[in-house]
Amino acid sequence: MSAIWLLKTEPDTFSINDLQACPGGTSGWDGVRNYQARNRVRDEMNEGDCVLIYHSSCAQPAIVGEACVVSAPYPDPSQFDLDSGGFDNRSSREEPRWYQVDIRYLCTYPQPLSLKTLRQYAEFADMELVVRPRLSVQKVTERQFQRIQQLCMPESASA
DNA sequence: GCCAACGTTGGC
DNA sequence: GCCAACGTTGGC
Repeated sequence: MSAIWLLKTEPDTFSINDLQACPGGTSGWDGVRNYQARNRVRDEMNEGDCVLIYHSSCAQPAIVGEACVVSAPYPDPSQFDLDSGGFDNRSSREEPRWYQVDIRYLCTYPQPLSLKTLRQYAEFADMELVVRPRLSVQKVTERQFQRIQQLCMPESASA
């Protein structure tokens, strides 16, 4: 049973377009530096899981598209790299502190779902994005996922 | 750039 | 282990 995640990124730093432009549309999702988010990546993510990409800290905060997890969790290499900005001197190769997965671009939504619009739907009132907006690795329920797809890809919703 | 929410650090 | 101080996130 694959899970559904929402991953936040600042488009000025790494947008869904940047992900799409990566070789094979695939990139390591590095830079998670929060323990609760880390635990989800390290302990709960699996290859094959679905991913919603969310753009934060930008003009139009929104869910903008989909990706999928294409690796098992593994230590985030940037924690060992002094020049990466993600360096953490408390980490060691033997005891890595931060983990990542590789994700692969799937699609960009024809109609991104802005945070503003999402908040107008009562059915999203208990979504983590609304309740705990700062957590960078969020869980999405199957029901929420299907509704988001309906709203973001209206012409293909007639399944 | 402001500021509320909340995560982390570190002295005790 | 408490909690004050401080740092970060992210919408607005």
